[in-house]
Amino acid sequence: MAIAEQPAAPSALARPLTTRLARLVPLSAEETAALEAMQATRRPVARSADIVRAGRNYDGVFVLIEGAAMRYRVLRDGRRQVLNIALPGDLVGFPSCFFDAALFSITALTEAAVSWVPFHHLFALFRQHPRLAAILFCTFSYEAAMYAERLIDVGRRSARERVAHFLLELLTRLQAIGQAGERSFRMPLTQELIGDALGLSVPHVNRTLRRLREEELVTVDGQNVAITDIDGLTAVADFETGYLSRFRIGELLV
Amino acid sequence: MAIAEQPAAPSALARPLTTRLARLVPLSAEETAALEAMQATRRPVARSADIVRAGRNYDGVFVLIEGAAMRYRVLRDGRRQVLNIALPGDLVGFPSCFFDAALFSITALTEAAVSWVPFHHLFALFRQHPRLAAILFCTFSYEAAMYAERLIDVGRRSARERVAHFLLELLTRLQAIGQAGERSFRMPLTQELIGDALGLSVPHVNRTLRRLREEELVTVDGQNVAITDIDGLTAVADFETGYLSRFRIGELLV
DNA sequence: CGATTTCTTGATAGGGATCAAGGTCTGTGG
DNA sequence: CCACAGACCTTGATCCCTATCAAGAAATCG
Repeated sequence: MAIAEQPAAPSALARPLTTRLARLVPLSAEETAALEAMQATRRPVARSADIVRAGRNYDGVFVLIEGAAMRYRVLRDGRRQVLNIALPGDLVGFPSCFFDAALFSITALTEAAVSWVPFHHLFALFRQHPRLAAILFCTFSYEAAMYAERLIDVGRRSARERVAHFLLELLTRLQAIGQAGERSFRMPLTQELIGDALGLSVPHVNRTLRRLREEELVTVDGQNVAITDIDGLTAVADFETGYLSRFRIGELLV
Repeated sequence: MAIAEQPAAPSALARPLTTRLARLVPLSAEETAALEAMQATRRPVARSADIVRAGRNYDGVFVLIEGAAMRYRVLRDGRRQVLNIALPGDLVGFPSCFFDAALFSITALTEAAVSWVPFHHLFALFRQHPRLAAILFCTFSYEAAMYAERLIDVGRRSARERVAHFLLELLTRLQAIGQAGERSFRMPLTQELIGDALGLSVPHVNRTLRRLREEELVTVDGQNVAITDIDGLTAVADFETGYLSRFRIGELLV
């Protein structure tokens, strides 16, 4: 497990957590510095390598710096549920790492890089920068809202609605970190994983995507996904436009 | 909306949040006092009255003091998904209240009482008691783990497994706050709501419960639920015994 | 004690799983 | 540069779990 860690290159892309939070609230120089410190180390992770392995014990969390990752659980008989997709700037290892034995595994979906943040460091940050603590706290609202939405997907929406919703959510999230165009993005998941995220079988994901394609709502070419008719797809998905952006942290923290 | 608020009676039951956190980590006198202050006001809520209404704007959250509540979303066509069940000591209004317009509604399932905690108060607490902030932070791990489990339920488990898992989770949570016996508890939900929580129809919840009864795994008498065969039901549910209790906060905060 | 709720059970239908098999793409080694 | 293996995608046929529709029983409540 001894893996080389090099100091990070001091570019904007190299500190996605800072970028993400700064977009929500103006940060002081000290706060920025504290966040940078959290992203100072860099550990490369190969595609489909585990970042966190269920059952192990961790003394900290990770910040995903680049690439994508998924948190999931495999049941005894092999069924798998993907719980969420982490993108650059996300804290991964939450909540897994807060338990004696990590509850879930986290695996890189692409070549990726993470920063290691030991708990004592995280909690020191809470002590020294309570405002950052509050911001991080609020950030979890955002994440919790996505879980809720996924739960609604899987519990009460049809396959068609689920897939539509999933595509729009990914588009929105990728746009927020500058990794998607106006209407298109690169899908980091295979159809198998989409199925495991949405509680569907592979053939059914495939058929559902085909149907959406035939209705000219989306275009799929390899990993490239383009939403041909955003309004149409939004209607199908019952997607709350921008539910992910209607945040009030700024107002709350003044 | 102007509702009388009286000072709380100074009993142990009256401050379930304090009790819950104190069980995780020893609290200092100041920390205890700060928590008490969060639970100082009391607002009664009638059964099936809304505590938070989707679409409105709130400047704080609530602590559920007594009773039970649910967070849910209703889709345009009437389908409903129950997102979680709040029990005494839980913060309700998270994440709903952090958005401009609350994302979800929260309704009392029983006669209930809540305390109002304005954001400025919550964030002042973060400033003055960073350790409490860290504890609350960790507490959300616990909640996040339950969401994940619910997602696995709905995405990848059969109706039988879902219901079994749900019963065991409720038992565990109610025991943790001293509101359940060794193997029995009072179910705060109707079968309709169980269905809406687990993504099942009412008739199917009913049939599934009947089957579990016939197999002598559970006993149901009105609202009283008893788990006749805990090991059996645990096997059916693939329930990680005590996944809700294997927490490490104590160790982390020293 | 009448009126809602809530629970229960049956009959039918459909959405999506499962099983199966072929096609395509990508990378790798000869 | 080609052949091959493995991963991934695609499509079809069949089946089953669970939804839906329907209607009556029980319980709860004003």
